[in-house]
Amino acid sequence: MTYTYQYPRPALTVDCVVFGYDAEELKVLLIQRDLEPFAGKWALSGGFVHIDETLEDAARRELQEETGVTDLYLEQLYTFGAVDRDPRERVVSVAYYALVDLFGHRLTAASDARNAAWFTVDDTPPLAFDHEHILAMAHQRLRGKVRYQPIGFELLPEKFTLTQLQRLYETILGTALDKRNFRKKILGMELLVELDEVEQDVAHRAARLYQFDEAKYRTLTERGFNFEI
Amino acid sequence: MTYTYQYPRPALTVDCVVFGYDAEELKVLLIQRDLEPFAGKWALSGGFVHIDETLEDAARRELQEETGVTDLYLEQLYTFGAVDRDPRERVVSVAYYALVDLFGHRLTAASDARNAAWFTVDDTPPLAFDHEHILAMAHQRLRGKVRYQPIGFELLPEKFTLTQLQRLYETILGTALDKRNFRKKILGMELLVELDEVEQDVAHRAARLYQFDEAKYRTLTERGFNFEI
DNA sequence: CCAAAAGTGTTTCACGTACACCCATGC
DNA sequence: GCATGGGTGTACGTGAAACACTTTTGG
Repeated sequence: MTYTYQYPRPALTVDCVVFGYDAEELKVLLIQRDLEPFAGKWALSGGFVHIDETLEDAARRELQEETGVTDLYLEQLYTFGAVDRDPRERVVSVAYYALVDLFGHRLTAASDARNAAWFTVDDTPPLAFDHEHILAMAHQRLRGKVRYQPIGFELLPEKFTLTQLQRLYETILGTALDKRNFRKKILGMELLVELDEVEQDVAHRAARLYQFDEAKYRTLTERGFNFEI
Repeated sequence: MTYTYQYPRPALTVDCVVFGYDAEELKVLLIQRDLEPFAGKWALSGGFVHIDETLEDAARRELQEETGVTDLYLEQLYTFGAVDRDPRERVVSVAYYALVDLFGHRLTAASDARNAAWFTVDDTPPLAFDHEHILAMAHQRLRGKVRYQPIGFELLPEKFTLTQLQRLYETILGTALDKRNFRKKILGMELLVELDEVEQDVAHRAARLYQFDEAKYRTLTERGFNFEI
């Protein structure tokens, strides 16, 4: 079965930059290609858009197929259309970026089979196609967006300590933050619910656990509240 | 001549939201369609992406062909991929938005021939396809971006008065701004060069003209400066 | 008791905001 | 001379930033 058109059409793909956070570093999920072009090279997860699925559906399907991850934060990043970005033929790619909690989703297991691995964001191997460019743009977008949208929580477990949250912001923003000021600010927004639980199995005083209050955030947003770190 | 592929491919188009500012209102350039589907309806400027041109090239070419405008600020907005957004077949569209100085470019003349017209942004006729959705998103992006990127100047003539600039911001942001505070802030950034010229042909004291210093902005940006209104 | 991280307030300074009058020009 | 918009300074309050010690817990 073939499909014929009056004018040539670019192929359309989605590529996905999956970010994870492992309590120390920001990681990105890469997949080692087994097919040409760029066989053996590392690349972002991605694939062709089916004719009867939306772009976001395509991104989620590819992520599911290649890495086993479902149910994550996903947002469109940019569409890359350089004429020669794929050596075979014209391919336009809609890039997405995703945020996952590395503790919750046990990806590495499901991933090893498909030859996927997590890399520190600013220490990746050379990537196929223009994927280094896409990754750089996704990283920049994350740095920018994390300051005025509460998306950082997507990278943490549901229950987290304030120190974990602070380290996450310090890692993404690349700056040190003052502990007292950070707590004052984040607690002042009243978007975290203080749980009656503390960390387990730590060799020092256990920290209190908190949870992000999604519903309250939506309510406040409707009333003109703006999240900002 | 036809083109055949192993799998069905969506058609790929670009659509462009062109904003202009006429000293009172924010305008958007629309084109009345002469072909089905939606013949007679107003729509954004747009068309198919050629196989050998980038997405931005396609957007500029369509703008040139349909409206005669060249040399404008153009930025990718979002890619729209709903399966049924075009009733004929699957069409994925990469949307751009553009900013033009309505005084400088005499568009209306070149446009009338192609049945194009400027509409007040929040008083447009019903639009074809999902173009109202695209327009809404572009408008929102403009409102957001104008506060932390000096793109407002793209909507004004090269030489402008501070009152013109303030009115522009008031129009886009939808809020009244204090004259003294606005001037203090904008002049404090030292991004405007004060010219030895004043407005002409006004029935009152003529205001001084200023010019945006693009080069200085780039220098400051590299040193970590952040524009903000 | 020691190591390690949790948790907690106050002072200072910069910046945003509110606010009203005189000036220059054209008609 | 009058109507119209141009241009200017100060006082106040809020919020960001700097900064260090005590407490809790496990080993």
